[in-house]
Amino acid sequence: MKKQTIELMIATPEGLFRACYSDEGLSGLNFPEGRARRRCAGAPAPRKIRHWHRATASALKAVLAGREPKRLPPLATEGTEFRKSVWEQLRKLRRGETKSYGQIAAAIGRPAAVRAVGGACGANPIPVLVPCHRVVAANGKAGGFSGGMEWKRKLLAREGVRI
DNA sequence: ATCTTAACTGTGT
DNA sequence: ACACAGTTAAGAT
Repeated sequence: MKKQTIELMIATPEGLFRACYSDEGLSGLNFPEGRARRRCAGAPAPRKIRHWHRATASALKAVLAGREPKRLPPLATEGTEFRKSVWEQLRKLRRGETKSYGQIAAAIGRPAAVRAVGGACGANPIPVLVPCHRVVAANGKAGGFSGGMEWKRKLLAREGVRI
C-alpha cells in the first residue's frame, strides 16, 4: 500500500482551508484557494485522521481568532534537516511573540544563513500552526510572506503585533 | 528616512 | 555551476 495523503477541508470565518494528512499526522495546510473543491463523496477518512482533523480545525480557528491553540495534531512535516530545525524554532514562538530571520538563524547555529532561513519559512508546509508569520525583518518591518502579505498582516494584527 | 550595493547560505534545476 | 529567495548591514543621497 502506497503512502497516500488524505485531504480534508476546514471552514473558518476567513475562508475554506485545506488540510493534508499522511498516516503520520498533519502534513500540510493551505490557505483558502479561489476554487472551493467539494469533496463530499468518496471514501471516508480513517477515524485516526478524523480525530487529528478535529484538533487541526480547532487549533486553526483559535489562531485565526488570535488565541493560543490548546492542542495540536501530530505534525508530519517533511524536509531538509536545515528546514526542520528552522520549523522547530518557529514552533517555540508564542502568540504575539516575534523574532527576526537573523535571530532564528542564530538560534540554529548558523548566524549567517539569514537568507536561507527565509527560504525555509517559505517552504513551511503548515503555515499558521507553525507560526512562520511571527518571523519579521530585523529593521522592524514586516518582511515577506509566501502566502500573501495580507495574511501575515492579519495574523499579526490578531495577536496585537504592530509593524 | 529612503535607495543602492554587496555579502551570505540552503535548495532546486 | 547557477540563479533564486519571506535578509541584512553599511554607505550614499
